[in-house]
Amino acid sequence: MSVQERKERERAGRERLIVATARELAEQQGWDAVTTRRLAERIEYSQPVLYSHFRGKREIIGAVALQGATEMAAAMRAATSAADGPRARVYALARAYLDFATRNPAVYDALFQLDGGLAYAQEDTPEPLKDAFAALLDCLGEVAGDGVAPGLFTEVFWAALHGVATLTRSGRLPPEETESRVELLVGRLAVV
Amino acid sequence: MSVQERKERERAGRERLIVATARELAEQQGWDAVTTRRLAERIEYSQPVLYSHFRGKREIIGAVALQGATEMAAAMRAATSAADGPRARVYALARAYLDFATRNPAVYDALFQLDGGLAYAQEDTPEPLKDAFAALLDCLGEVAGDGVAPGLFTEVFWAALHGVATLTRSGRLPPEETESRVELLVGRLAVV
DNA sequence: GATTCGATCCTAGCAGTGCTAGACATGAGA
DNA sequence: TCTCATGTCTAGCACTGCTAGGATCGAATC
Repeated sequence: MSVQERKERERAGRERLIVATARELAEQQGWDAVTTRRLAERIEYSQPVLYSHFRGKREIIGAVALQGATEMAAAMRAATSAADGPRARVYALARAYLDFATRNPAVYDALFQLDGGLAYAQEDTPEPLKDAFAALLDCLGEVAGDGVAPGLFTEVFWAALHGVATLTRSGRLPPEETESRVELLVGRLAVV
Repeated sequence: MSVQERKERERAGRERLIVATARELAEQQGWDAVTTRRLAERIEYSQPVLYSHFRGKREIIGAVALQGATEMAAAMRAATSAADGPRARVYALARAYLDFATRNPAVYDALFQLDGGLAYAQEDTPEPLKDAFAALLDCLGEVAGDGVAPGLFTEVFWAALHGVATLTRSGRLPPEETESRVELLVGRLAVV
């Protein structure tokens, strides 16, 4: 059985290599540059090997998205746990969110702009995505205010952050005033 | 000179046809289906004709975006002018915005998601885009509150609407509660 | 140790994409 | 009527995601 186990290990390792390489290439040159040929060349295998791991390019994007969701959730939890009081936590959360989007634009795209074939906001939503939303919810639920469902409040706050992140990165909002926007957003939306 | 004038008229007409056809095709089957071949076939000309009007597909997307910006600005102005009081106007604006995004998803994408080669938030920003932002500003400037720059407030409110619009349409937010989200957004952000 | 045979991988190719060079026709002005 | 510029099309380039089918390699059997 050890032969088969070794093969499975190698296979799993190659799959990680594919995801890591796709992510790296996407961060370096954008998702448009992530073609199956270039990706295959970088991992030093032929194109069809990719298809023995993933159904297609979409699933590769999805795999990067799941990896990113886990990291993003961790980043947000780390940021909020280091802050004192609900308001400070919300600030830390918002900054961590936008910071992650700025530092990992390709991963952010895989998560929230591209089609990675993942289910969102449903029962069969993958655990990493649920956990990332939970990280938002844990912090934002504190400041939803009376009579407002924490889930709904989280969705709205998240949507606002997402809007700021995407419009800024696509050059539709000048990046200089991001800090002021966050202050306005937190100041008005959060109830302390 | 009348011959030349006639030719220019015909040329302008054909350009309108290209833009209208691209928009129609995009609304029917999505922007991925708008290929230069299909577009050329629909307007009953060969592909290179497209390139005598536009530098490439990107510019065609940009042309659709400009057309859409004009319509969107008009829709928002019509909605706000029919409402009484600042708060009612903001509600009407938000609903008109999301309504436009829902009814014209391809145009909305051309405006705010795809790259149409247009300059945003700059001096050389095309007039229709400036006007659409002005339509937002005219309404939202009323409820920015003391000490908050109307421009900044408008950007933040716009970003929130954009987030709700895009996350909902890509299936990342359940569409049922859009109305509650708008109420929360207006209730907390607008100062009356 | 030789031989089968299945898993694994690669070469080559399909139908499609955006875009363009160069041949061709058409019609306005001399 | 002839010339020639303008406008249009055919054909092709280099690329895309994806796949069929042949070659190869190594594990298990005799």
